[in-house]
Amino acid sequence: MDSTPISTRDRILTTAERLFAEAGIGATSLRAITAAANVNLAAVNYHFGSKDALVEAVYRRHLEPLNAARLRNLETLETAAGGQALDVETIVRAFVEPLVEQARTGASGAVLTRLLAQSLHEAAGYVERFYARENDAVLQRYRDAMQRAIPALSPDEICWRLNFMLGTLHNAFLDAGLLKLLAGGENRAETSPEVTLTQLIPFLVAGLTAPGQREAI
Amino acid sequence: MDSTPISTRDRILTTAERLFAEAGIGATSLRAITAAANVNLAAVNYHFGSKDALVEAVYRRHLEPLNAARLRNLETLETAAGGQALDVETIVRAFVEPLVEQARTGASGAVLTRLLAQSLHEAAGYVERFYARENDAVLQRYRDAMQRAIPALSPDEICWRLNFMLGTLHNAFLDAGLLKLLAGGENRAETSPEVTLTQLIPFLVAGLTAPGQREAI
DNA sequence: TGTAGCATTAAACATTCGTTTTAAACGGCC
DNA sequence: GGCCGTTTAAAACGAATGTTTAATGCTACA
Repeated sequence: MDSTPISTRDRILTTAERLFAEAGIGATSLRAITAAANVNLAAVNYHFGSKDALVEAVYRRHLEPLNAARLRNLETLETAAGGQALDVETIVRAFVEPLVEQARTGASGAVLTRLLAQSLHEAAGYVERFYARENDAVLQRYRDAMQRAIPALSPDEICWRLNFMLGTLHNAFLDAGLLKLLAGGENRAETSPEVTLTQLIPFLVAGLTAPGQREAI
Repeated sequence: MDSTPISTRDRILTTAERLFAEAGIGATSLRAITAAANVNLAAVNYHFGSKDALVEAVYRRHLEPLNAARLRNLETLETAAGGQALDVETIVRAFVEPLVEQARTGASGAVLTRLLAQSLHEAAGYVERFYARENDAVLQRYRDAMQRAIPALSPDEICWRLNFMLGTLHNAFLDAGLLKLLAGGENRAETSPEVTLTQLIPFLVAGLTAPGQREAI
């Protein structure tokens, strides 16, 4: 159907990101990728050079627009607010929604959320190695915005809570298994990214705005 | 010094849990374990049967007392309360503190927290396979306690928030790298389990007690 | 003292991994 | 049409993995 048939390189990328998201990076062999993509084994090393470079390419393809969207959201909001501090929920949404958005519109379905969830763990080494700067810049922008939104908290506390938020966020989209375990076999509502987001936002906002150490409650 | 020298089996267990916590299960080979433990390679398969069985033994040794402590804490509190619903913070502390406690008193240092953090990811398959029942029972007890503590939330919302709590909790003890990233190179306070706990409790309690869907705020 | 049973050792096993090599097929351009 | 850079194909390489085997050491008990 495509006028330009999907290139070997793109087929590798798309297949790799799916398998990485499903089984993890270490557990996904180049042979599994190339077999699923109907591509020769050597094509990976030809097009990317190594497995590490393939991992980098996979993450770059997703992290780049994600970080861009997060930064753009924040800047748009801050410009509109004109110097005034943003709402905590607004900041959280600006950070989280690109994740859900890309998961919904992207051709790869909900792959990104699962892929990103692993970026805190197995892929932490990769992401940190060749993507620290961009991630760093975005996180610090959000950190500053959050500091202005909750001036009562110390800078240290802001960092802690953003750290907690990241953990909550990525885990929330990672595993549906825990939810079933918690429900104890009873029928469960759906666990789509949209529903998860609806449940997640109040939790995060409340956690972020909790009283700090120095405050007399 | 020890009257009874540490057995080969225990040396394998202790060394394996340390390496698993440091580098992950998949990235830790039996040869690395046996070399670090000054033990023959075949001893692992002799004493445990397989690497999977070793992983199971490592997790069992920690999950068993952890689950037991969590259950004991909750039952003690509920008995003392005499039918009255517990405080949310009390429930959270009953759940989290055994983690910190064992990390402080255990001979293996802070290994458990990092080990447990991986139980949601790489080790999820292992833990789920041979430890679903015990974990399940404990989680459902806490779910019920939390439902009584926050009756305004629907059962579904309780499950979601406990799920979020677990994600936050395990990630909080997993990586110190993100905190440095967030701080942006500035000097950071310590990230000991105790400090983490101090920062974590208010975040979790506030998130758990956030208004639900049905409530008019 | 001798022997049965458990524990340890060194060596090899079969797979699987990422990577490299060699050759063949394709496609545009002078 | 013939050359050349690009892409694919098949096979092999070396290293590392979990596992097994066969032999040896050791201890306890009769």
